[in-house]
Amino acid sequence: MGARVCVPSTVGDGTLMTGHYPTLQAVFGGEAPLPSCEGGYCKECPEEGARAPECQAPNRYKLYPGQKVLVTHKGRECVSFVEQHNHVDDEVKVFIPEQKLYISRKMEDVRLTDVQMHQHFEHSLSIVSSEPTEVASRSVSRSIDVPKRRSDAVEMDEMMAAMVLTSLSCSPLLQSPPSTESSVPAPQTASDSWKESGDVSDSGSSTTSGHWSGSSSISTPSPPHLEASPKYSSEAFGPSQVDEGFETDPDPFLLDEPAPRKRKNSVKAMYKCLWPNCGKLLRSIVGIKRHVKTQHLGDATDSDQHKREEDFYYTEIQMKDEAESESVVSQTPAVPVPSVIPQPLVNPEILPLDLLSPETPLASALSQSAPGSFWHIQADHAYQAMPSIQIPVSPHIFTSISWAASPPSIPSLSPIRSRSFSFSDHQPQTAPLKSQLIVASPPRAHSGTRKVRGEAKKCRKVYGIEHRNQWCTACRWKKACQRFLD
DNA sequence: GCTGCCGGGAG
DNA sequence: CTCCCGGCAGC
Repeated sequence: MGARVCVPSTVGDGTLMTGHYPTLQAVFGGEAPLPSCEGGYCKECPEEGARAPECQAPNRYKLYPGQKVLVTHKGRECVSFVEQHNHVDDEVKVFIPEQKLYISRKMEDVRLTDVQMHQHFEHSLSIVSSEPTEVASRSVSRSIDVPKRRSDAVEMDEMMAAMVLTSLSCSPLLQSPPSTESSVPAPQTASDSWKESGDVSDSGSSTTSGHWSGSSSISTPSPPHLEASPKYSSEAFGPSQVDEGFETDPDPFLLDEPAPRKRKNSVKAMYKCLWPNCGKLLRSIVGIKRHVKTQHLGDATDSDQHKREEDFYYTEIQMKDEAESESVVSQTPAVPVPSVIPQPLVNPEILPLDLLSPETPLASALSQSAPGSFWHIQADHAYQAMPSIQIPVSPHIFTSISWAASPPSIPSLSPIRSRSFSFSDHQPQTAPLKSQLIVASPPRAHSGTRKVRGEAKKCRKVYGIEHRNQWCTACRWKKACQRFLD
């Protein structure tokens, strides 16, 4: 980290100054026009036109949002963080915390820190890929004088894990901060893509998620943000950014799944093409992206419409080690998918039991099954015969359970507990547990007949009409009393 | 007749 | 959404 690297000369001739470590360009080949940045947000390489063919450097190296890199800005080496890596244009948008500005750089002008270089090479070695350039880079990498892993290698490991995870789950486009949307020529695409991804994820088969809202305000509700490396979030931004939107990942199960490192036990990650009737399985992101791009998107990489769209057409799945021991590329359309199919979002064993007994700490049970979520009970004004419990089983999907009589938990208001309530009667355990809303509408006493009048004293009787202001709201409004439940 | 509260309307 | 009330039905 922060070690001396090769710095492109500012003279503009593209030569490299001496240094300990080569630039990516030097490693992977390709020639880069030198950056000419003029303060603020600068883009020296517009999306359309003016792009020299060699911009499309043959390196398929992927930078992950949040990744720490080195760029040259105003002739100075700056530590910065990747915000978005545009593979098509081979541009990397980075944020320089020091200067608090976003700049775009050619891929060739972005340098990894030494540790990351090392990590990347290890990574490429581990990736099974027929990509010739990777092979090339691999061979090169061996000859590079990369320092041994340092003691913080573990930390970097986690960082890489986070990055990999991030890269799996979000499109680079989506990571552009809203503040730059006006200047980036594809905001519409971004939002559309987001919608698309939302649709896909509704079907439960996408890992698309993860949006880092950058330095923008906290008010962008929908897009989840990247669970970036701790360093990133803490160094570049305030801690308030860290957990904001974290829970919006549509699939907590995938979120929990902690990147390649843990997978080596029994589960391995594969990438499945989501293109209709395809379902191709590949082992590497690069591979699946290339597959999508070439096979489905027509390899029109420079078409605006298809830019980075491939991100939305694959998903990560987990495979049991033994099950996937087959070939790297297996044409198995209808096969595996174990972990991507909508999971039972609430443990069927837990929920009904908890609902059966109102006294059980529903909240705690739920918080165990859905960590980080919350449960909410509408209490007082729920008189409309519909006290509802919202159980966000997934950050996006709120399971709403409503029933007419006897909410199992209006804590403290009712000394008299309501009658026992059988949830499972109406939610048979054999019912297929899909990710749809579980809505239990328990039997109204008789549909059409009134609720039997309760024996409990009501506010009216207790306080009298003269103290009407002490009544519960429901009583005041001539609704079913919420304070003295039957 | 008193009371509880459903259904519906106003804002 | 909050607030109110007509009117039904149980007591």
